[in-house]
Amino acid sequence: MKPLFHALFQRSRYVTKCLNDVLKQHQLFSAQWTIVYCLYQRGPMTLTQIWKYLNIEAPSVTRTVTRLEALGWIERVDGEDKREKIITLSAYAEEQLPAIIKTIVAFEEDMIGTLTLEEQQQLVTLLNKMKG
Amino acid sequence: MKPLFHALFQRSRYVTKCLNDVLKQHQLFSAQWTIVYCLYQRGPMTLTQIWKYLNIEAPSVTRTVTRLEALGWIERVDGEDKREKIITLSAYAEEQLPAIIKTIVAFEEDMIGTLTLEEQQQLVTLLNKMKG
DNA sequence: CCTTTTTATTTACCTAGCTAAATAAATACT
DNA sequence: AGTATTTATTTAGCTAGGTAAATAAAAAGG
Repeated sequence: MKPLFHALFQRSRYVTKCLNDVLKQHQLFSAQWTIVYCLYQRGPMTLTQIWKYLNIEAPSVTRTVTRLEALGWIERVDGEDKREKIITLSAYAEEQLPAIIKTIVAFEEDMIGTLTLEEQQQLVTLLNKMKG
Repeated sequence: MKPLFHALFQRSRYVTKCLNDVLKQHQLFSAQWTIVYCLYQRGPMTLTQIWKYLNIEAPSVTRTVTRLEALGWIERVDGEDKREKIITLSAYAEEQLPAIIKTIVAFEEDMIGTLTLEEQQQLVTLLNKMKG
């Protein structure tokens, strides 16, 4: 196993671990936050739009959305096409969001470590240069 | 959420997905392979040595090792210190390994895409420059 | 020597990916 | 119009990461 893959997996695990840690104060888990933020940025979306955008399989999104609904962060509304459900942020979510974003910004600052802006861009470029 | 983190998570998910796909022909999952390869490179190890080396929490390793044992890839032996269990590859594993390594080498070649050797090293360097 | 503390492993339970298959509504075909 | 196919979502069940707490053996301290 090349060091590259080891480093990639390890880094990803470590970052989600830390992310979960800071999100604890807002009673959120990383995957839940990803969806909440997605809805915040792009407005109401169907489940399919979410999983295609986030590049996660549909059943994973269904489960997390179900939890977010139970916790009062989002609402499911039937679409005009009655197959699809439109998912929207709740008033509660909108209210909490500024504080959470503040937490996330600080977290990212911290996590980026000593990487310069240029290096960050380079890292993204290199990651995207892999196959897929 | 900065693009960097999005790219990191997505890439990590994608690579494990593909890895699981190619490992299917050897009846292995990615996490199982990680442990088998670790034992192949470093010889028999205790559970603690494994999780400290791989930077994964002990219970995760315990579970995967239990599965590997059930599937006949490894064996658990009591250590001199009777708290610790020493984990060794089975004859079956040793026999299968060359073919699997061949698969993995091809997989990595493919996955690296158009990254030059220098870029690969740079990628590792940048990943390790993040906090932690 | 006996009690306390540390250390190695495991158990129980949570979130979070995945695939395969079920369901239900919309669309296409004849 | 009636059947077949596609599409959106969900359900069931797998691997795999995590934490918190239980267990059992070893080491340390009085």
